Amino acid sequence: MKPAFYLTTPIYYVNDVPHIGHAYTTVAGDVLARYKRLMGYEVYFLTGSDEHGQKVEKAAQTAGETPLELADRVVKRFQALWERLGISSTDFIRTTQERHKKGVSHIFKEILEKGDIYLGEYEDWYCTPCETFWTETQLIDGRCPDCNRPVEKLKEESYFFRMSKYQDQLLAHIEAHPDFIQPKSKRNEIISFVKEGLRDLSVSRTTFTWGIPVPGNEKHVIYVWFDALTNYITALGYPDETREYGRFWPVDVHLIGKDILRFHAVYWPTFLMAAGLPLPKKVFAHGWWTVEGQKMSKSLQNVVEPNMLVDKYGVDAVRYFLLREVPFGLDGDFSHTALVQRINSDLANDLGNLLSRSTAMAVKYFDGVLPQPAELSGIDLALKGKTEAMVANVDACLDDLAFSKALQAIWEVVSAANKYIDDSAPWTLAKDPAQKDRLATVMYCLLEAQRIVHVILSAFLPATSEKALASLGCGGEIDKAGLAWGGLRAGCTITKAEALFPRMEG
RNA sequence: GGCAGUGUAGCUCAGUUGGCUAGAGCAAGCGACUCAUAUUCGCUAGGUCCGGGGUUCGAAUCCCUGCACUGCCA
Repeated sequence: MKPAFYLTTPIYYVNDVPHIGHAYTTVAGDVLARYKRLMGYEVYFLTGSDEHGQKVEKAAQTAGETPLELADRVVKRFQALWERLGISSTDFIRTTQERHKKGVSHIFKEILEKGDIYLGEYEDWYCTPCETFWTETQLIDGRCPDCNRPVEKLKEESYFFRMSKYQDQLLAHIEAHPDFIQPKSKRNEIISFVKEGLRDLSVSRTTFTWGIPVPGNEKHVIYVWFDALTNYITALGYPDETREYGRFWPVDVHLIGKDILRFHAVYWPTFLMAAGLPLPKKVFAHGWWTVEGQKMSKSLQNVVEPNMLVDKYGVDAVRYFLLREVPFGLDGDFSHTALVQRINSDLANDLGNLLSRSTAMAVKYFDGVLPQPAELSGIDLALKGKTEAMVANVDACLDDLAFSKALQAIWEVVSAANKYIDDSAPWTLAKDPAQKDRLATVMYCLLEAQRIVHVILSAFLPATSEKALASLGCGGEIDKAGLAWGGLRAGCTITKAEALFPRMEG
């Protein structure tokens, strides 16, 4: 039986307009999912939408429709984008689905009966114009810290989750599992946050109704994070003992943005502890994108719209840029010039031109019929060795979610292949009939190295790899065995590749 | 204010437990080739490794201190 691999993106707030940040997490997840499938895993790749809460309720009211009608309408923006970006998710969960509501009610009830959720009173200061609650300590001179207007004290009945009870247990878990929270800098932040002490958490609201009702007390709606986080198990069928749940939980990795780390590294694990369920193996918080050096914000009107990027540059170029430009876990800057730079330098000049010049020679010197290689010489073996080392290296990098490093490792082979051409000078060999065997060997090694490069690149650049492999005469299904040297068969047809990535005006 | 981290070539960054002339990619300059999307290959960088002090035979790498920036918390 295949080994299992489960990974998730956050469920995105349905009312948000999809931007580069959403695309980033999801593309990263897709690369990992495709790579694990290539390596022979049965992959469950979950994404979805968070559809409850006051904002959706209000937006629907404004638009004159029901919250569900609104959600049905706008969720398509995400689904359509994932389609365009080639996202190979296996499931898309919506928090308004029956399977989800059922699971959330169940886990809430379970923790309630255990006594770790209790009814209490929530007392805070409310700024009506800002529609925001503030704690006593957040106030500045007794006024709203945002707008400096007076605030009023609001008391509200609320259910609380006994998070304080799990402080030590959580801390022990984090310390016993160094890779549980990544990257390390974020792990440190969470450790110090937990050490400062966990307070019980309000997990219900009575100020709006668009949500999942608290079991046995319909005045209350379950708080957004309790609702949303639970999607990671309800999608698998929890609380039923489904095949998926048994096979895929606990999750291998939750991919998230750094802004929601606390919810995933503190709230969610303690919810699971209370419910007696296993904890995620890894939570990885990636960085944020600035745009042309500036923070992305609606007011600056510099929000990068992924569909526009795909229109302008193509899917694979966007996927490549997102994962290559910045180490996963750090913040990065998006700019059109940087993207064009990557396209021209890495994709067009290095990768695309390599395939172009190689296949052109195969056609020119051997009529496009791949010749049988003779015995490999020193430089051939060096290229083969580098290619094989790259495959192992990429695997190690992706284990650490080091997408950028993985791509760099692949590009080392691309560079080595370009250099190999110059060193072996096939055009000189072609002039001497006595060198026919040598030329055949060079062509074989050159194309074989690229075949392997494109097999592994199929996780990152699916459309590009498909084209490249087709011109190498080995289209169709690919698997782990395709990463071994020697997959190209003599006699197969090589066709001159079209430019994989046209150069762009900068 | 508390805690954590960062500060290395024009830009983005690597630099294991301190040790040969401090590295890579991109950009820039020069040269070579011609199979290729004028693409590729080779060569070229004299950068106070933030400042100051200290430990050491020897520090970008350890300690102290100052400055700047970032993140988390309050």
